[in-house]
Amino acid sequence: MKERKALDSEEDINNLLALDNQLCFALYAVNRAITGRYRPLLAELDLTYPQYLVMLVMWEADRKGDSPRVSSIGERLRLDSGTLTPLLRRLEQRGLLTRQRSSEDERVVTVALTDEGRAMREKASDVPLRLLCDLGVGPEQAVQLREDLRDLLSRVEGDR
Amino acid sequence: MKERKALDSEEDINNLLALDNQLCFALYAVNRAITGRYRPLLAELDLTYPQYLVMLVMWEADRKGDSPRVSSIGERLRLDSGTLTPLLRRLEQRGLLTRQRSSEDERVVTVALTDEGRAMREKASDVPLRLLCDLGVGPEQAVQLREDLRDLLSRVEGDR
DNA sequence: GGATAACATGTTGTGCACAATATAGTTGTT
DNA sequence: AACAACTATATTGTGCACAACATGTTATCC
Repeated sequence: MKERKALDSEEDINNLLALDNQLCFALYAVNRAITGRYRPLLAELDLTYPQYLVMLVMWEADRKGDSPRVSSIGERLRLDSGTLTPLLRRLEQRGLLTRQRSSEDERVVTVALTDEGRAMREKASDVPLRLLCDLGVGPEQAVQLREDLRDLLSRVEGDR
Repeated sequence: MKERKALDSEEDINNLLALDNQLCFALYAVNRAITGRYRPLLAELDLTYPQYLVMLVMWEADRKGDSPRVSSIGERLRLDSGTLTPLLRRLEQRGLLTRQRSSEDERVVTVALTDEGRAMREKASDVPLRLLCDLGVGPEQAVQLREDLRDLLSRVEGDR
């Protein structure tokens, strides 16, 4: 038999590494699994999940008559220009939106939907329901989890 | 005033798109926020988060005297060879582990820790606690959320 | 009004994530 | 033995994600 004390602290480390694995890894794995579930639905629109998120922001802004700047989109989605610039460029090349540098402030690039981008909104409107059905998660459970995640997000982002 | 009916269905679509945004987007955003929290801690070990996950699996296997094959690691982390092969190659180049093709079955590549890789475990042992403190999440809350996420994961992965 | 700081976006480089395909080895059937 | 089916890993290509740096712009302080 081994010593009791040394074994315990070893076990503690094992448990911590395992717990940690399961807490943050669960998040990591679920996130990839869910974007995997989106993939076939979004493939019908020829969009990736991050592209879909950008389109959601754009549809929302467009309804208010806004043409958001790149930084606004980044703020909303917590993505930086290194991610957004090439992503927006691809959507622009496909004719879903336009990017235009402001004449007032040359640093600013405003993004606007084209008619084609606006039209895609209808084709995308059934994605959320189809996904929720696909997941087999009840609405109240979904809301609860979303609240927990939002709470966690504010904690994680809170004190920098 | 606009028609009641048309406005309602428009609002429904808006709500769905917004709810969807918030549920799955919350997961997406929290995941990135948390790996961002890991980043400075893991930078001390010169590891990325996926590399850290692989090392966790390796430390766990090593304790049992195992030298897992690439596919076992991938199964555990839900990652495929396109992700793991270059990642493992980088860890091998740094001398943390070895990759060896099995002589019994030449298709199989087994991965084993080096002494250096084994030694890193101690330096990494305080990462989980430091992260939990950093997040400001209580243990019982963490356990609850982990359970919810594991439940969700089994749902999402369940029926393919 | 000229240095300087703060700002908005873009560029470059590294490292995942994953689909599609390739390669090579193994097993089973005839 | 020959061949097909299957398996394990590697390779290639596209698209994020983010850090570090570059470029040009505006504002501010003196």
